[in-house]
Amino acid sequence: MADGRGQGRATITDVAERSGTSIKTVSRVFNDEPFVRPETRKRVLDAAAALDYHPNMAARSLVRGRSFLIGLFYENPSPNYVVDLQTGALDRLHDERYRLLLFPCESARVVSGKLLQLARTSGVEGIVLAPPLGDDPHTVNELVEARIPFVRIAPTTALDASPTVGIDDRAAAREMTDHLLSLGHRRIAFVQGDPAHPSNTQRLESFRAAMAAAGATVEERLIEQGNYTFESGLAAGRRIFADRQRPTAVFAANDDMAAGVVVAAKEAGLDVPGHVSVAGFDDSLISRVTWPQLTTIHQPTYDMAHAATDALLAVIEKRPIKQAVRLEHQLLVRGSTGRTTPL
Amino acid sequence: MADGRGQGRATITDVAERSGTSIKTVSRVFNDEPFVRPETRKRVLDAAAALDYHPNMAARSLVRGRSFLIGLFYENPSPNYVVDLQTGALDRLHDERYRLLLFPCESARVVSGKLLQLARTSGVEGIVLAPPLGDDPHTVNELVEARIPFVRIAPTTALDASPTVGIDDRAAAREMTDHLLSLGHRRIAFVQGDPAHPSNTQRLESFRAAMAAAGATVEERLIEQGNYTFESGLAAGRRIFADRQRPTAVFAANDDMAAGVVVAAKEAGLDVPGHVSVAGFDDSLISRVTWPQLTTIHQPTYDMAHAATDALLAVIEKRPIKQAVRLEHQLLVRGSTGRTTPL
DNA sequence: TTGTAAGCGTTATCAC
DNA sequence: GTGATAACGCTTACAA
Repeated sequence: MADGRGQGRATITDVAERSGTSIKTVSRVFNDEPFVRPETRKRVLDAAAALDYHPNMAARSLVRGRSFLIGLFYENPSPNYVVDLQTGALDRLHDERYRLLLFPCESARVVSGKLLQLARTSGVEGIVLAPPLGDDPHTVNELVEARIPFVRIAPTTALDASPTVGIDDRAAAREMTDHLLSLGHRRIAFVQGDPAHPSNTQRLESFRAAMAAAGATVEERLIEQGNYTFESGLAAGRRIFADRQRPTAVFAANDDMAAGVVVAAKEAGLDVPGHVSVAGFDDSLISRVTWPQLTTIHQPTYDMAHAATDALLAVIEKRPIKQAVRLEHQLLVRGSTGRTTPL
Repeated sequence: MADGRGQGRATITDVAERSGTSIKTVSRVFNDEPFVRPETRKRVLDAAAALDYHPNMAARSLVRGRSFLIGLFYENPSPNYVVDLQTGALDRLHDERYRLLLFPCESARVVSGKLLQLARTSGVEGIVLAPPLGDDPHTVNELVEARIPFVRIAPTTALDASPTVGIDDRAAAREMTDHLLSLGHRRIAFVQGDPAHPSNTQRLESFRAAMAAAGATVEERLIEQGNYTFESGLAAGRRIFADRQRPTAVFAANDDMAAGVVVAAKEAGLDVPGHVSVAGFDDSLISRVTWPQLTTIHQPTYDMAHAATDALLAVIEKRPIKQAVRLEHQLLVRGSTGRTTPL
C-alpha cells in the first residue's frame, strides 16, 4: 500500500511510517525488546494490524544468519509411527519460530552419504534423526564433523556422539519374552526387522538372553527376517506356519510385522491366541486394529520426538542439555497372547 | 573460509573470488542462466564444490520476494491417509526449490478463521487443502479474498473457487452399494464420518440413491455416526450389532471406521463376511491389515496430493492449469464382503 | 526511550 | 559474456 507494488505485503517501513516511528522501534516491538514505551508499542501494533503486517521471515533469517528450519529425517515405513514422530516434533515447535522440514528417507531417496548434503542444501539448523538413521556410523560421523546440531531418537551406537532420546529396548524385549515364557511358551519364533538396524539386534539379543535365562532353546530356523512392513511380517508368518513344527508363539520386532503374522496365522487356519500367540513392539495404531489386538510394548514415539526436538532446540540455542533422555516403555498385554491350547 | 567467521558457510562472494569471476557470474551459473562460457561455468562450479558452497535460501527468498514454501493443511485423523498425502506432495516437490510446511489442523489447533493468518505468518506462497478443509466456506472465502494461491483435494462445494483434484465420490459410493446389493444384501448399515463433511454426505446420499434404485429400504436406525477414526467405527459397530435386527452388511465411509466395525463384529461373535459383510472406503493401509481384508474403494490419495501440488505450482508460477482434475477410483473387492450365510 | 546507518547473501539492472 | 552496483526487509551496533 505504502509503496505502489500492489501485491506486496506491508513492510517494516510501512508500519514505521504509519505509526510515526522508526523501523527500529517497530523491530523492537516485534521482537519483544524492552525499552519501548507502552503507548508507542500500541501505536506500532495498531499500525501493523491495520496494514496486516507480518515480519518477512526471509529477511529476518538472512540478517540473523539463521534459517529457523529443523529437519526431521526418518525412514520408518509405518505411517502410524511416522505421524506420531511428526506430531511430537510439530507440537514442540508450536509457538516457536522454527519450522519443520520433512525428509522421508525411504526407498533410498536419501542414501547414507547424502544426508549431510541434503541438510546443507536445505539450510536446516538442526536435525532430528529417527531410528534407524541414528545408527548409521557414516551419517553420524559426517554430522559430527560438520558440526550440525543433531539429536537421535533411540540410537544404540555411539551414544555420546549426540544427545539421545530413547527407551530401554533390551529391558522391553526381555519383558515381552518373559511374558511369553510365563504363559508357558517354549518354542518361540522371532521376526526381526532390518538386521543392520541395531535396535532390532538389541531386541533379538535380549530375546535370546531371556530365553537362555529361562532354559528355553532358541531354534535358529524360527528366527525370521522381515523389514518392518506389514507385508514382510505376512511373508515371515507364512514361512513360520508352513513348518510342521510350528512355534506356539511369535515375537515380532514391531507391530506392523506382528499384524502380518496374525494374518498369516488366520490364513493357516490357526487361532490367535488359541493356537499361537503373537506379540509386537511399538504400540502403534495397527496394534489395536488387528483382531485380537496385539500384545505389544508401548514406545512413547510422540514423547520421544517431542523430547528430541526439545533437546535439539536447546543445542541450537546453546542452552544446557541432558545428553541422554530415557523415557518409560510399557508392556501392554492384550488379546493376541495367551496360553497355548493343544490343537 | 574466505572471511574469518569460522562457522560461516561459503558465500557467493567467496566463490567469485576463488573462481576469479564476479558474483553475478556465479549467480548466473547457479540459476542456469545462459550466456556463460562453458569454461567459466566450470571454474565457478569447481570453486563452489571446493568451498562446499550452497546458495543461501534466505537471501534468495528475500531478493526474489518469494518464500518457496508450500503449506499442506489437513485434519484427517488417519495416519495412513496423511502419509499418503505428504508423500504425494513431497514427491512432486522433489527437485524443486519448494519446501513443504505441514499444518495438521486436528484438535482444533487451527480454527476455521485462523487458517489464513497461519498462512500469512508462515509466509507460504500457496496452499494445498486436504478434505474436509476445502469445504469450509469461510476458509475458502478468506483464501480467495487474500488472493493466496490454493488448490483443494476432493472438495464438494464452491468447485470454481480454486483448482481442484478429486475422484467421483458419488459414483464410487454407488458402485460399492451396488456391489453389496449384488451379493444379496438388503439390510445395509452405513457408518458415516463427520456429517458436516460434504464428501461424507455425498457418499451417504449416493448410498441412499443406489439403495432406492434397487428398491431396498434404508433403515434410519442403521445410519450410524462416526468421525473417521478406528475407535469411532468400533463404537458404531458395537451399537449396530447390539441390535437384534442386525444388518447383513455395513458400509463405512472410510477404512479406519470399517476396520473398527470388523473388530466389533468379531467381539459380537460374528464372522466376516459369513454373518456380516463390511465395506470401507479409501484403500488405506489399514484395509489390508484387518482380517479378512477390506473390500474398499481405492482413492488415489498419493496421486491426488501429487496432482494438487502440481496444480498449485502451476498457479504460483502462472502457468496454465486445469481447473478440475478428476482421478480414477476403483472398487476393490476383497475378503470382507460376500453372500450372507444364515446364522 | 528512540532513531540512523550499515550490512546480511542474493538477484536484477545496466553498463562494458 | 561479464561485472559493478543497487535493491530486498530486516536486525544490530552506535548515536542521540
